Amino acid sequence: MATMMAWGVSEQGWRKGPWTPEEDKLLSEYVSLHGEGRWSSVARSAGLNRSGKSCRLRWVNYLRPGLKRGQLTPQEEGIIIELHALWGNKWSTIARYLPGRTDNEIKNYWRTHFKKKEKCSRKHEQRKQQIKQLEEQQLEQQEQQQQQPLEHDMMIRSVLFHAETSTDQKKTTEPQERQQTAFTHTTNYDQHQCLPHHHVMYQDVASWSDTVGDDMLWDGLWNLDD
DNA sequence: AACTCGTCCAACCGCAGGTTC
DNA sequence: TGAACCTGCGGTTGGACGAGT
Repeated sequence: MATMMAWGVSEQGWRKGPWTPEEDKLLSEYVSLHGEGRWSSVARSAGLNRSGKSCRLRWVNYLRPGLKRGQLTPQEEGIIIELHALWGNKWSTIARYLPGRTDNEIKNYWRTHFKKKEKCSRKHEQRKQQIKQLEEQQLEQQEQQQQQPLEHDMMIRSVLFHAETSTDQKKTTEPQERQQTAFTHTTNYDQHQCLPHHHVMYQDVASWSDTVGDDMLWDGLWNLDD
């Protein structure tokens, strides 16, 4: 991949660009012997002509034992969506709740899907325009809608309610407890009958998205971010 | 077959906060 | 106490690759 990239040498003389298998081997051996940390000395002591930062990044994102490779599962996607709604771009924090996944991986995943948001937002704007144009014609209908809120609004409110409650839990619980509640409190929502689909979010986000539509899923979350 | 587009992934950079001396 | 260094985080970049046209 990066073979075509114009990688070279930094001002400090460190090698840059893709890691070779030999470098990986050197780094892995050194860390397994001496442990993580002191990355600057790792770079020197392991015989790697790499910056400490580069060594750390390579270890954390690629060489560290227990890393999962491959696509994120729907469950993991659900957790990411949920935690991002709570904490925003705190990738490292989110990554702690996904064993074997790195912040970089999660960040990359979100970024890929962020583009989806932009598209959805544009669609949403178009919809708003259309709604504006039809506003006068729909006055009577709007009165009806006020009595029976749109499913979309219900969705957003439910997610907001969910986030608020989760945030409260976050304030009062330890990380491990939080992790547990993150998986269990959906049941509470079923009890509240706030969001009939909600448990699906954890089981199969993709299918949920299919059910409610991308716009609905993403628009709701983005509003939450705002 | 060639091109475009979207996604995935690895790696770099700058910054902020922590630690050491 | 403050400067220098280290570490970790979030943002960004850009090549590879597959799917669609």
